[in-house]
Amino acid sequence: MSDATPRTNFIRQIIDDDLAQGRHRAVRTRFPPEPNGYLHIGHAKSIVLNFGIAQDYGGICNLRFDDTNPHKENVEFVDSIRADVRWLGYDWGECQYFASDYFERLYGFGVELIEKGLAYVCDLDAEETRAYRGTLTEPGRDSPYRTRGVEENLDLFRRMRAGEFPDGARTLRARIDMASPNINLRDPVLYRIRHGVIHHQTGSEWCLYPTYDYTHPISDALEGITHSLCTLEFEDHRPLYDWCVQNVSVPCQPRQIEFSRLNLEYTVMSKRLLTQLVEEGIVNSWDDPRMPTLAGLRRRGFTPGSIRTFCERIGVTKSDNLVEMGLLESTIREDLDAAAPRAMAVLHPLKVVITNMPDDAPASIEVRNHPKLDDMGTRELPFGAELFIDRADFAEEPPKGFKRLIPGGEVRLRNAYVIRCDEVIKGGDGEPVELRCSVDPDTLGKKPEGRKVKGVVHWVSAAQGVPAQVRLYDRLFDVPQPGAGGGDFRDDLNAESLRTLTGCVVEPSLGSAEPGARFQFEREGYFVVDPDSAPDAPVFNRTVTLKDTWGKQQTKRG
RNA sequence: UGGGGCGUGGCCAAGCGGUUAAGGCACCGGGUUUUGAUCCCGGCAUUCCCAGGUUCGAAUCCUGGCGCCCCAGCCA
Repeated sequence: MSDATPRTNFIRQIIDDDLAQGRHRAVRTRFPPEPNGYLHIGHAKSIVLNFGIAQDYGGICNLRFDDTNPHKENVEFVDSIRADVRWLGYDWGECQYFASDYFERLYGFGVELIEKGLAYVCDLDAEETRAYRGTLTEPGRDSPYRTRGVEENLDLFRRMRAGEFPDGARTLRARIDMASPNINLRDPVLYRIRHGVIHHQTGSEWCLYPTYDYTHPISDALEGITHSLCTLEFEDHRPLYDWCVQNVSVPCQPRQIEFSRLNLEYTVMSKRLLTQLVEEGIVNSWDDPRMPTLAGLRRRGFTPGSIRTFCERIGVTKSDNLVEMGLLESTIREDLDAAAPRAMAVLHPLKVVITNMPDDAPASIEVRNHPKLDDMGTRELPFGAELFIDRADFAEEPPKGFKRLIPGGEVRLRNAYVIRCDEVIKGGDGEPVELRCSVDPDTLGKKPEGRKVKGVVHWVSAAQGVPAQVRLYDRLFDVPQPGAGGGDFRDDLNAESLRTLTGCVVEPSLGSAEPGARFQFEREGYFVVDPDSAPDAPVFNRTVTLKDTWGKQQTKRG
């Protein structure tokens, strides 16, 4: 597997430089999700980056839960995140942490800042705080509490922790610069009061919670993180990140480096919107195969390797991007083409009756599980006089370029004989219900003589095929960037994003396939056995279609 | 008339003063093929947002424009 795309990116260049300058002897990164939802493919980009760098530099990548806002967080999300990171193929060893592990120390650093005159307790409420902050173009004004004495601040801060004040009554703020052109430096809030919320790790021990801006840099420093990689929207926060790390007694000074977040066509990555999709029942669950979550992609049949490859191929830069679905699809096709056994499955059955079954016709045919890989072995495929082929593989009035079965025409039954369609039997609605065909007995495992038969169709024995359900999952949205016009993202939902086909027929070997097993249904695409599947009634999710040059030609003509 | 970023083919992305401007995806040919798949071979930016300037030489340096993204949560 030679992948010629560069493995380097600007972040690795910075790290190389830091190492060359002797600023660090080893590299340590971290993946710091807030447990307020399931991980999605955008997180995968960050995971592959952070764990990948740690691996390449012989360092360590911590898994740290950024759990400073108990309101939206819970253990289900903690557990799913751990499972998804592991599934993606990464191991944090012993290095799992919670920001809440540091609450006591963080409080101590708050005291330190107060003692240094760098933080104060502010009695402004949320609305007043906003009014004092100024705007993008006007400077803010100093809070009237900004000059409070150290002793009073210490006393008030202690009492905030002790629960003496209601939510919103007071905050601890950094004393920086209310006139800074960077709004994040206008005395940002470091601590707020939250009563009556049970934190999933610390229970009801605290009613005082530190903010992200304060917690993140200090957590990084306490863990010995050398390079703290985050997305572009935190670029403006970097001066505050540095301020925290410089003004508090921590052992090291991590460096924050920002990169652009992933945007994928036809999907949303915002956790707020994904949460809404789940809560409003627009999708069935966080692992609904239409979701861009790792759980959804897994259920959809994506492999961890294909997602890792995708993350490597999109690269890491600071430019805004909108990545085409085709790139994601190409990585899973590439992976599955090499890894998925082939199987036959008819999605829209049309009966074929063979009228001249040769006496020596085998009851079953031994076929390869993969056209190229011998080690994938072979299997026995039941054959018989009554078969199903796909409705789409027969046309009475074929479009130009049609290579499959037509009245009086020939086609190859994949792995079996060449057949000719002698008669079309129609139902009341004029639609074909059965084709009566004859085989050329000389074409089993052999080319027909004196003519070329171009078309090949897949089929399943009518007698021994197993009824199955197939779910076709398509993109959830109709437009590349849902809600881009400013409207509600629900307006852009694709009503056809889930189609369930019943009455499909699959070859018998698939009747006992385990959930999670992946197959290529020849000429139909890659499919995975859904967890909902029962042994006698398998359910398949379509992971991705095969590349379809014929369908593409058709749409061009149409 | 605030601050911080970003602009290289349809998409992603290398490039860091001298290269014929990598590579992947997509696309367009051609070959192999019992999957219209895979695989293989070939094509696909005289030009890097625009305009000036510096230089023997500029995608790379300078100046000035233009466009796009982010920031006014006691969210992360």
